Amino acid sequence: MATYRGKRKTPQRDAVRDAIAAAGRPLSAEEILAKARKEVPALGLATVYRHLRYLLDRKQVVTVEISGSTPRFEPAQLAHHHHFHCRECDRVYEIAECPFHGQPHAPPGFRVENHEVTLTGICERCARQVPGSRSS
Amino acid sequence: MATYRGKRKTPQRDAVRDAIAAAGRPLSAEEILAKARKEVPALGLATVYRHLRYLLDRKQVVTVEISGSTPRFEPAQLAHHHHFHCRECDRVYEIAECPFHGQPHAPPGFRVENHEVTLTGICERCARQVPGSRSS
DNA sequence: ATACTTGCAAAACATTTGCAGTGAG
DNA sequence: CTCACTGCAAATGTTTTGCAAGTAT
Repeated sequence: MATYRGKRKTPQRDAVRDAIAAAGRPLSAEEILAKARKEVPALGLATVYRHLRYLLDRKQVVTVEISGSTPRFEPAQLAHHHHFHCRECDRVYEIAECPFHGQPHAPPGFRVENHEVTLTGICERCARQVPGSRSS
Repeated sequence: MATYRGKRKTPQRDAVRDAIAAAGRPLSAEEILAKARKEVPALGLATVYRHLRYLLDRKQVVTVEISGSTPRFEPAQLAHHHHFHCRECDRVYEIAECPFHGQPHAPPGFRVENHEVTLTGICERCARQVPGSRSS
């Protein structure tokens, strides 16, 4: 396979990178495709994934896993933060606070390199609404 | 489709339930299949998924989502704990310690109902091995 | 020109469902 | 006997790869 090497500057690359950077929230692959197609209409989903993998390898983008949904992607250089997942509207929010001060604890011999915290519940927006009413 | 209803006691059901209960760590569907096949060799993966869905619906089992890997399943009635994901062998371990003392912080108006903490790194077992080697 | 990138289609995976045969009650 | 449950294969839905054509340098 002609592996993606990132040696050239192309409109597709910029479109994918910009889509992720411009959104104020983590996007799914399909959402990135939709946004990037405003710049490059012929863009294919495979190309989005290729750039995604490249950006993940270079640690310019990180994956945000959401229970029961497809992965989302966000810029990696954001300040350290965690996520809040609203079970009502399915939105994911950034949470600035980190419960760890220093390295998280693990059993003897385990080397901790990273940590992820996800809070689940009802977001401020949904908390104000009548249960059962519409959302978006 | 003949939906699974849980009305009958079968060896397959016991094998799946026991595999999850006996493992001291969350198992993937394939891991459950492998373990349960020691009891029921002809067991099919589809049946594992059917029982999994049933057990999840009944809240006897919970899903543990891991970034960059397939979901794992563990008994629902375990004491509060978190997880460690080894990036080398892909195993998931239980971590007893919780960084939160009291309710986690969230922006005003947000109602936190649950939280999840996942540490990533190298497990004790893999840390002892030559880098690049494999196990399971 | 060279060889990296792209889009499309097909392949890979993980999970779900259709079906007809099996077996629990 | 019934009909829930099972295994297999086919269907889904998502992500990856092969390839020939397009293009940045």
